[in-house]
Amino acid sequence: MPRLNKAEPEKSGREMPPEELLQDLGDLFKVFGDTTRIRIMYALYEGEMSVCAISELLGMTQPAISHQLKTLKAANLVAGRRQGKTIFYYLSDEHVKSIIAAGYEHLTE
Amino acid sequence: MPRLNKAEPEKSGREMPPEELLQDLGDLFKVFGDTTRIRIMYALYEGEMSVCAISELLGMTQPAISHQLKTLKAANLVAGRRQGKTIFYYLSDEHVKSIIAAGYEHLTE
DNA sequence: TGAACATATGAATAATTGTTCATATGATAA
DNA sequence: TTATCATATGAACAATTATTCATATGTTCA
Repeated sequence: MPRLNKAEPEKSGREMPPEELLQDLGDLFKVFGDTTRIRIMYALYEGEMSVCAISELLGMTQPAISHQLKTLKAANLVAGRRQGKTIFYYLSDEHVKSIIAAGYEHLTE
Repeated sequence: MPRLNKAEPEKSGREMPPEELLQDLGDLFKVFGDTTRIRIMYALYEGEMSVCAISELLGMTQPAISHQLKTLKAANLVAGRRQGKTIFYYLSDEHVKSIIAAGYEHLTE
């Protein structure tokens, strides 16, 4: 395992941010790197939706959506609000939109 | 396969962008979703570097770096400039920085 | 031309991950 | 409580992917 940011600098003299941050960044983008999760986030763009409604909209099984919502929730990208039997999920903050927007701009130049 | 954006709207009445765009977005973020590629992009943040220099900086084999550079190049995130035997890679545009910055902000809130 | 260096490529392996199926948990209403 | 609806979870399978090793391509210099 390479260790950057160590006492002795690399030959290039270039500094790197802490490995942990780079790892976290990779993990975060990994969450965005799946079409199903992107579609879920897009679905929640306009407002909260229940798990059932999302699975119907995307034409996928409920467990598949639940698994992905769990991943999104662990990354603090969505949150859930319980109302009786159903749970409504929504984007947890504006970062989701700005990250997707940044990617969108790259694609459309 | 679910088809959104079709003639008959979903029951929720919610519209989705073209599937192809969502796919492209997922593919783009997938490229950012790997620690090695993130580290390469960070290394190039300050300026161009040769393949050899990158592999030394990251403590990884040259073929491993070449494979990842190919992925980054295919996504138009880096580009190469040949000078004699060596090829210097650099970030191809500012989008790389803005995407990483957007992710960074989410992590550090 | 041939040797040496830098980078790219292909095949194989190992690890990660998304989906499905079956089932469990939790909440509501009768 | 029992039945029903909504969601979560766990195991298994299939598919994707990052890395390594060996080798090929391409460039420079003698």
